[in-house]
Amino acid sequence: MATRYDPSVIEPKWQKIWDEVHCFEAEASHDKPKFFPLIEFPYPSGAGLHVGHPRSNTALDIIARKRRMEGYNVLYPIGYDAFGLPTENYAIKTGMHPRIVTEQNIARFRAQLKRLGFSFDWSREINTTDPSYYKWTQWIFLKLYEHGLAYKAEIPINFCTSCKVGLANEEVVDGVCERCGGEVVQKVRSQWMLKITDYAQRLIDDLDTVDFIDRVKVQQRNWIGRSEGAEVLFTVDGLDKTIKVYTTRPDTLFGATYMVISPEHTLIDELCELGKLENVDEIKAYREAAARKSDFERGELSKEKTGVMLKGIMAVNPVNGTKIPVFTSDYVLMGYGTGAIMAVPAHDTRDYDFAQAFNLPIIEVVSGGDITKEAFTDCETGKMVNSDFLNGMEVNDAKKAMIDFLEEKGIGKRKVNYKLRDWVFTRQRYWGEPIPLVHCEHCGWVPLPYEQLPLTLPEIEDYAPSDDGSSALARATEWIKTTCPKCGAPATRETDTMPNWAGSSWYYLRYIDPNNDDALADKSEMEYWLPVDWYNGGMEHTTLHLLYSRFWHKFLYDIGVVPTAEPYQKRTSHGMILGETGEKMSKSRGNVINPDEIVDEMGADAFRLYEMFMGAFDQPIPWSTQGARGCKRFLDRVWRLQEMLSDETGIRKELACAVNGTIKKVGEDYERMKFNTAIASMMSLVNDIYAKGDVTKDELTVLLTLLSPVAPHIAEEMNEILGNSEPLYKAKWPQYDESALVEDTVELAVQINGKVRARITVANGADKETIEQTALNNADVKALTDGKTVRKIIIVKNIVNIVVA
RNA sequence: GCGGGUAUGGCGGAAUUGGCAGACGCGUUAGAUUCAGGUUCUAAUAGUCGCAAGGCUGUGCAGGUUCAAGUCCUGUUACCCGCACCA
Repeated sequence: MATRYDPSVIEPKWQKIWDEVHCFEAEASHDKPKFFPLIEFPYPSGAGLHVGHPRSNTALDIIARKRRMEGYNVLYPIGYDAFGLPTENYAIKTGMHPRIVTEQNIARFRAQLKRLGFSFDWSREINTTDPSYYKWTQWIFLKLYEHGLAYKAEIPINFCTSCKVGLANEEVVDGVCERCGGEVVQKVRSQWMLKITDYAQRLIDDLDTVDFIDRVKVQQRNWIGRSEGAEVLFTVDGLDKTIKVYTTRPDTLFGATYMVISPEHTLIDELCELGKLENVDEIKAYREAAARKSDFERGELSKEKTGVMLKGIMAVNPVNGTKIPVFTSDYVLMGYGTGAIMAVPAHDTRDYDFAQAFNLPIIEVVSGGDITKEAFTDCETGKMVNSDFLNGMEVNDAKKAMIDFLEEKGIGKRKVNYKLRDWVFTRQRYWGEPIPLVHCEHCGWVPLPYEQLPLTLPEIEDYAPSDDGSSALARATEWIKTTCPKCGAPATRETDTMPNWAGSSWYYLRYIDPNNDDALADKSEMEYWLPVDWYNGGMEHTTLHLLYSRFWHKFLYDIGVVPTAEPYQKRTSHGMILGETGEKMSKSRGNVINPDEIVDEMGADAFRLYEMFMGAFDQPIPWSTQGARGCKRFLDRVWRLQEMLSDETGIRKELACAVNGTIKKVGEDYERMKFNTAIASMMSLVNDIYAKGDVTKDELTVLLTLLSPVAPHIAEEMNEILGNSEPLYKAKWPQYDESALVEDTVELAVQINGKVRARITVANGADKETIEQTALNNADVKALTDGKTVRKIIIVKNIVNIVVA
């Protein structure tokens, strides 16, 4: 009677229906409770969708579909994060306009995503490269500029010699460019910077107000890298100069036996000018050598400490007046703290190594270790020694006492430091948002008036950056020439563009009101929809993207644009899908699975089902096409349930426990993202039905409803064939009957001294006495307890443990 | 080095507060159905001893707590991810 299960027919059929009836679009009305799930919008690369995208998308599609059935107004949006290097590089190679490349890639992604049947609200699709979108990216940048959070700085940047582009620290991996693997060198360039450091403390504190999985919070905190300590002023002996250091160990100040300043430290220049240095040539040579090294190389050489003494000067330890030498060494970084340290070799491993190499004194000020062997860095067990008024104190008390002392004397103060650095916000690239500022000889940097946004990219022929490292825009002479919005004099435009992180830092806001031309989103809409209720994405974006977008959101909150302090209420992460042999999927390994091929072979439903069934959602997991076929087989089994329809109706007693138990299990497991066990329980129910031999329409409808968030097409089709009046996209999520979960009788395992020896069946709710007697009268139990003393009988759950001796 | 994670059959993985280890699926084996099978159905499938009934051993490793430990405690090993001279 029933036709064969053919996903290639029913999947396009239902996708068309869903499109036509607009059933997955968010409702304009604010009457219902809202639910706003979010997945990281894809970068539309030329390679097309990979199997990682559907993992995240399906997971939240399941939640979104379930929420709709539970009566929520759901906004599950999709868009494309389309500015950036891969597209531009492809455009340079082929001569195609990056816009065309982007359009083609988006068309491919859209088609692939639609084939998988996600319940996105396609009416709100966004694209970061659309001028009507980046108008608001530029608007936010101007607001940041207006509030002093965007500034230009001459700073050494990481420069990829291959991409010819400045990279943020986070884009340099293992000393090479994250994208192309090219060599990265230091280059000084004038860059736009965003003062994310102003928000460091709030970015830490507000993690307490959101529901992010722990490891994400930990990573955010580590990245921000807060430390508490003190700033201490050392003087240069005989000169009116000071060296400010930052230390987390002010307690060890009496143990400082030398100082080290970074090779880039300005004190070197000042001392040169004063003619105080006896070995200027040596120092300058060292400085130049350090400049040639990248941060990575400086880190690589961590074993061997190098440096040069600043001959001719001595520093003075402010707490005891001791004169100590000053060195410059590249193990002290200009970018952290003050670029200068007091060295306490007895209690810092790096200082210890350096002191050993340069034969410098090592003075113990915290007892408890053996400083002839290694630095003693433990703060918990040691006691202060050789430290005047600190002697005998615990380390942590000594820290406080020393800071109080420094503040009292005016030679230092309490200080909190962060590893987080300001965000390098410019790229010397064509395919990014133009920075809407002009440079005027008279007025300096002047922002474009808001009404002139968007500042669109000019049409040019060649998108490659120039060899000097400036963007292709630097050659768009007509576009560059403009007039100063302030004084009307001739002025030039900024030719750098924004980094890829810009558009993705606020995209969730645009989904709320994607076509608004007067604001990035309407206020009352934001009040209804914000914050994002559930954000899922990869672990690779849990530091940078998440931090950047939280920063922007907080800024927008501060200036009254958004109504919440945090953008995302809940953040989860899916594990990466690895190749069949457990290695990372990559083009070079040739182990990439193309979703299209899987859908061609077994359909979108089986593909979705497998991606959710393959293993724990948050763990990395190898792909198995064979495993996917198993999921297709399960759907075949579900399809054939149509041939087993019974004339009876309702949920029959024999299946009541299984059916209601599955409703409970599936509902709970979806919420906890335990998709694998939810699906396992549905498989079990199907096995139960097969064992029974028939199924009622009502029983099958429950199963289809539970299955529909994962495998929506087959569920809808079978629901229709069953003759149910409403399609599943209008259905209610089933409720379970608690009383049906209780069986009449229960089987108990009887243990003797903790080992299972027998099984007994008793009436559900039987009293202790009855259970004990039943157990003791069991033949197997009797045989084993005969002649022994029963010490104790413990009855817990489904276990009876008889302790005998 | 620091931070985080993981360890269970041939494989992916299950296992509320400690309570029957191996659910569910893959693979494999046997049988049935089929002209055929990359179909379907039935059965078996941790190891080991045994003809069998049944016994013993088993959750990286070594101890411990408990009537009872994959789960808790102490120590230890391996692998994965992130950060890395952050003073």
